[in-house]
Amino acid sequence: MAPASTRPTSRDVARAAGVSQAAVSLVLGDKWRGRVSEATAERVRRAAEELGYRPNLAARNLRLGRTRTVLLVVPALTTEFFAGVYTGAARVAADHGFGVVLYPSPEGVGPARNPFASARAALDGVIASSMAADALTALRGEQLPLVMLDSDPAGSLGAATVNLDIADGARQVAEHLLGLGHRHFVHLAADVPSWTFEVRAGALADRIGAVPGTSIRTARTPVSMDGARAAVQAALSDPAPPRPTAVICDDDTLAVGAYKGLRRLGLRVPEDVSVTGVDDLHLATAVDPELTTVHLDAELFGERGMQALLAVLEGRTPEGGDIPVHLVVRGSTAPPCAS
Amino acid sequence: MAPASTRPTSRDVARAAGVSQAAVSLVLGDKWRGRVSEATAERVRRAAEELGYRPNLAARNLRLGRTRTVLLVVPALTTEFFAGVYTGAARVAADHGFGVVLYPSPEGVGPARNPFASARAALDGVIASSMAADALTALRGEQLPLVMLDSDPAGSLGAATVNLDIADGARQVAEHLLGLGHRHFVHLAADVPSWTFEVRAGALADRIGAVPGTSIRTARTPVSMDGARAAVQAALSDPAPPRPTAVICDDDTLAVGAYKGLRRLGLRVPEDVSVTGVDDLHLATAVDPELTTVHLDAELFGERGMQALLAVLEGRTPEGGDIPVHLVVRGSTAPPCAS
DNA sequence: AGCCCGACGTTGTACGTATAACGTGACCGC
DNA sequence: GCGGTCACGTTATACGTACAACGTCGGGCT
Repeated sequence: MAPASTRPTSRDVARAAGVSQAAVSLVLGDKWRGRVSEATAERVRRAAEELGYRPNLAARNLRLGRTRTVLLVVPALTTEFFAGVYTGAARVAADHGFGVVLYPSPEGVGPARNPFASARAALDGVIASSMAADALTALRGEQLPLVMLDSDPAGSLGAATVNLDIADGARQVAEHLLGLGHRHFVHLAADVPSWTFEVRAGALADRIGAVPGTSIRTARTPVSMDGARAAVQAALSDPAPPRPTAVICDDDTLAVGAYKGLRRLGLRVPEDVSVTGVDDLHLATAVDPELTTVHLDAELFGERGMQALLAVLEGRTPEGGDIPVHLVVRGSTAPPCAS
Repeated sequence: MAPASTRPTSRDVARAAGVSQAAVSLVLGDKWRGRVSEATAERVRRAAEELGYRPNLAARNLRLGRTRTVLLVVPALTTEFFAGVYTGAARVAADHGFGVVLYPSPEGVGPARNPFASARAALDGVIASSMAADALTALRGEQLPLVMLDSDPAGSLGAATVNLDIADGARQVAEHLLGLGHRHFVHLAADVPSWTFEVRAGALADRIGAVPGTSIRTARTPVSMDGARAAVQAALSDPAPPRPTAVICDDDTLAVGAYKGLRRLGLRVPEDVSVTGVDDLHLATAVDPELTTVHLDAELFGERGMQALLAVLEGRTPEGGDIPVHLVVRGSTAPPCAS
């Protein structure tokens, strides 16, 4: 018995099967047709099985000069949304023999750690959410193929982008609420710098501003349920007419915060005030009334991101086109009561 | 100008700085004290900076025979809970110069993919949730240091385990509800085989069974909000006395499903029926009334898991002891009404 | 007989890094 | 003036793999 403290290598397998290391590599790499007899191949496979041989990935990666591993940078993992993005990306990756490593950029203020220090795996490319802003600086300098999620195509300096059709989502929300008869709105806006949020604000302003006699005021809030609650309480208790009858929120979590704020003000949803969100998380159907929200297909988002990266890696041009989104109408929106 | 299509290596840096490759390695590896002059070291650092040199991790891993990378196997990432576990584990890992790679075992029935095919990074060890049952079989055969999360210590065949004190959580729930005056319970139980759920069921039966005149019936449900809704509707519409006044759920998502089921039956929470959950997700404070639930510290769970793995890697014995949990009493529990 | 060719493997090498082992002057003490 | 020590590097090697290039041997063709 050997020390066995270390894992068997292809050379150990070779010795056990009575062949050379190269033969082992050929057989296990499925490149042996016409070069090794079936009998020998079988002997090699048997030996590998018995020794419990696993190829050393570090060595393989070094030899091949590629790792088939990709990094996904997201703002935080605690959100259902980015979990979905990961799932989609990982699925496509697996179909192509790739793996996905995750770098959730640390929440809160703290100094941004280097994603590549954390993801010690050697990488072939990177997919990054534009929301993980602090991690993005670290991406400069790395000369890696890069795909950006939800990022300004003009500002991404050549990196491929995959975007949700955020503007269209905003238009659908505006359309829906205007159609119900609403004229005065609060936009509960996430107070983080992001192209996505700018696009949404712009689209809302455009669509609603096109209708005479409307108003829209913006309430900024930190991205938390409690922050949203407070912001909505503040915005709705402003006595200056006209009183808003609908709160358009930048995501579902904020919308649920809005529920709470409205409840404290003694306002009912949707009778007194309609509320909309964006994301369509599980949360949206957990609350009462269920939330009217823009459904984003997070997994498709991840899939498209990975496909784009694969395209870049293969020297192809990723296909463009924003990912469509659609409004899901539930119980949180209704015509404004005549008051 | 070289082709530049490939990334610079330490040898390129050496050439640029007019030193040997070894010197580069020493300087950048911070092992140069007393071996290289400050001036030369600075020249090397400068050259590395200018060329944008990044060490090839595959080569480093091969050379060092270790990767400082660890795999975290979880049942699914779409849950806030395991996102928290990851965050905690990654934090501790980073503090020790380790990285964490994630393997979310695919949801639903599909054939279990091999986690190690997906996580192509070379690994030093594995942390696995016992809930990712289908992936566990793949762990056998790999001779990797292993830590199991929430797993029967007796059944783990020597692998280290880190567990939440599930039984104590169940006792706290029972205590609380009994104290309020409840005597007849429904246990809304996740219908997946898991040691965790067995422990909880056992603890509930023990604690409640110790009080005379009590009853507890088990309603099994798939792990989904809608499944829970249906199961609760079925269980509570059973006319056979005694009518249960409290629903104890295996997690928060199920509890919210229970809310919906009760609402459809025209029963109010908590006036007619009390409801409790487990996990204390954001969801718990998003619903109305807010949910009384057992708070699990997911991040601490992840941290302890990683610490245990580090201990194993260093040949130490991981410290034992379950992670304490505590009941958070909110609006979903109240004394039963006298009817 | 001489030649070639296919079947079956083997030898050798490179990937990029970390580090053990080995110079090589210069300077110092005696 | 000679051994010794220090400061400053360099040379050489190994990690485990994949694959290009090179045998070797027996048989069939001319």
